Amino acid sequence: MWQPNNVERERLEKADRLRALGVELYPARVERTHTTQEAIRAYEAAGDAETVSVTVAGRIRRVNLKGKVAFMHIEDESGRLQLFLRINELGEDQFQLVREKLLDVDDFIQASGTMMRTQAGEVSVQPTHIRLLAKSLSPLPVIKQQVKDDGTVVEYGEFTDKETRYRQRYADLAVNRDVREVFVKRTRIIQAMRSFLDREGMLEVETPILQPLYGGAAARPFTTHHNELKQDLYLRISFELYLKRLIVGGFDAVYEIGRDFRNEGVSFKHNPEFTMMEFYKAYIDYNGVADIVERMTKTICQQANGSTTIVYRGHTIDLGSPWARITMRAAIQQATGIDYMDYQTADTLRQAIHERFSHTFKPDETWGKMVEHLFSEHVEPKLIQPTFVMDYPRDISPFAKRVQGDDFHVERFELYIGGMELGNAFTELNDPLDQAARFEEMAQLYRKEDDDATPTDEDYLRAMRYGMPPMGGFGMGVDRLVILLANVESIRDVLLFPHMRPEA
RNA sequence: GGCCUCGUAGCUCAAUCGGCAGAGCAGUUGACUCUUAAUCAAUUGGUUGUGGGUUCGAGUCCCACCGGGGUCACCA
Repeated sequence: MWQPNNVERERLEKADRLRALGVELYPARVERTHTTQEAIRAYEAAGDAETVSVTVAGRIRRVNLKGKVAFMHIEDESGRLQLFLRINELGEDQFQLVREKLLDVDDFIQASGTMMRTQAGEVSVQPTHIRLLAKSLSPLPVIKQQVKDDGTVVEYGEFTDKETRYRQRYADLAVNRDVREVFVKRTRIIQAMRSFLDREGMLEVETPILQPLYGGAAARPFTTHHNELKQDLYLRISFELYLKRLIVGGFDAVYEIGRDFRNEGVSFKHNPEFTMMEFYKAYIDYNGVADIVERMTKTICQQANGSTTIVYRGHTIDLGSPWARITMRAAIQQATGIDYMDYQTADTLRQAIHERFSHTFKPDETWGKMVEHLFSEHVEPKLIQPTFVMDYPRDISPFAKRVQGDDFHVERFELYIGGMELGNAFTELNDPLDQAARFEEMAQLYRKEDDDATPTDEDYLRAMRYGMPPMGGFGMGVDRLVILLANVESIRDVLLFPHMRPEA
């Protein structure tokens, strides 16, 4: 329930006074002819000789009342524009709205008049008519701007409280222009990604978000229920198994950009719902996938940032040069001195890690998870420049094809940039009997952790039995790519409405 | 979920050893017909996240809870 504070009570009173004057507070019609920046360009293009008449609209961001004259800045998405309001041009009645401060900073108004330049040199509108478009009842945080001679803008006053900014993103966006720019960049990144994949000849598809069985990743799902069908359903944790079914169906290459849901912890790089891109392409292996991913990421970066060199958390990262490829085994050996192939059972590896780092695992930890631990602890944070880490332990990769003549590894890579995992790829397992055995193996390994196992998907196995061509596949955390290219701290800074606990 | 840390006016922040809750911005009133962080004068605004406790006295110390941030666990 809204409890108006002092400022809000003032504004409610002003709203009453405006209504008493016959002013409509929330009219439906607007007569805008120019955005603020179009108006400025039209004036500058015309030269001082011509009269340029405009009607502009926007939010009042500054009022400077000087007796019988007033200056206002209004702002629309394109930028700010000054209104030079004079009692002579506006007339007593309209100027009264300004002089009695019935129009507040934060209100939306429209102004009609001719373009001119003030004595101080600022291109402005000199209105003969103004009209309220929407009354603001609650004040936005106050930010004042000083435009320096060199054009840089210094801001005084801040709106920095993270909790309020995330909960009230509308206020954050209205006040903090750089926040708007992050989300424009996010959209550009996704557009660039989509058009790249289209040009590669891949078909964009949509697969179920509500799934009778979840799979394709190791994560706990959100569960829901269809009342009429009396059916439990899961929100998808990945698109993988549906997209590969489509390759069975005869598409050579498909991709999807959409939302995944994982019922896990929240952190600077984890949100319960997040945006994923996955593609699958027949007749290539994971080396072919890596080539596509490298070209794609370079193209996206060039289009979104105008360069393939980025700065992230103080690191200068060069995405333009050819990317490093290293096996997981070599990477771990370099970083820790441990060649895990010297310890081919869970017990021996556990002991080796304990001796070297005195780290203790759960008693039933698998060999692959321990290898993964070594990697994420000792290698991952150091992978600042773009790096493909190739060939992962088999027991943590149930959908990847074995490395020929190697019982321990599968053809899988992950992409690391800025010490952060951005993507995951396989030469996809297409042998239905091997796949069935892997499901069984996963069920054995993870039996104890009730809901963490990858459930056997019989329909997926049926699809594979019809014949699945050799293919490579890839998945990328889109939010993380945006974090990287926008150089922001947290996934919450690239989600318009990040997940928060309930207020109050 | 464990641990650490923060929560004071609409926003950004003060408040000494536990001793009268304050400032700037904005808001209100007044002055000003080319200002631009406008200026000048006066002025309103607080259940200090919530609930307990210790104390003559709590924004400050203790406990619990709520919310944020960080970190570990879980997890890409």
